[in-house]
Amino acid sequence: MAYAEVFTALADPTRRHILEALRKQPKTVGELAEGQPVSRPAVSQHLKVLEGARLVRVEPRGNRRVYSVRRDGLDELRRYLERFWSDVLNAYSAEIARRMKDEP
Amino acid sequence: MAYAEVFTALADPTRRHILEALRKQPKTVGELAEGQPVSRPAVSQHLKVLEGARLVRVEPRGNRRVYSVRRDGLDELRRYLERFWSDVLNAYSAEIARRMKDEP
DNA sequence: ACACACCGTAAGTCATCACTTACTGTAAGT
DNA sequence: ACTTACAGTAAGTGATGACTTACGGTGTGT
Repeated sequence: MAYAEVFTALADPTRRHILEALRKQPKTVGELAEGQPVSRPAVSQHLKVLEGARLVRVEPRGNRRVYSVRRDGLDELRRYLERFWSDVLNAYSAEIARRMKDEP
Repeated sequence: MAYAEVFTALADPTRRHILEALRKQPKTVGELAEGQPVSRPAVSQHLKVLEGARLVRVEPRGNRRVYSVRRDGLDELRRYLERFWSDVLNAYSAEIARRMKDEP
């Protein structure tokens, strides 16, 4: 159930903003905090959640810590959505078939 | 920014369970509440959120209210994910191209 | 060695939210 | 008409979570 953490992570607007800031290129915590209306520690805490959801990865580079987007979390989420949606469609077509059988 | 409400809606486990219960076929509020570990009013409140996120629709059928899955919310979310992901890929390939130019 | 910069963690606060019980409204059955 | 069933709303409560300031720890440069 890894998708649960992904949903939780992406439910917060600030975390989405941080993730969107990483879309273009990797950034340090300081750089990320600069673009956000919250304090640097807050950004650190959000990054921890995003990392737990496998949406970002860290690479210590000397003094700094460089964060970048990671694919795994989004893939997890996409798989969940596709599974869910195919279930919906299957149930739908099964319902249609049942009705056509009842009223030909 | 309709996807924001979708993320918020799907962040809660109980709401996901309710939505998954609707996957197979439409159900009334009472039927939904029976399958959940929370009270019926709680389910009603969750359904309100899901409806606001365009993930479910209601159809009053006499005394009952029949809820069913609606496509719009999930589509919104999928569009957001694809847009985000294509941005990531574009940035990535641009980075590759830049490096190949610097070090042929 | 010392000062400074970067960043994670601790502790506390305030708002939000998921849940409960109680109540109200409306349709169905007798 | 009266009762019963279904479901949304109100109000209150407890927990979670997003934020702040303060602090500590590690690496850089002089």
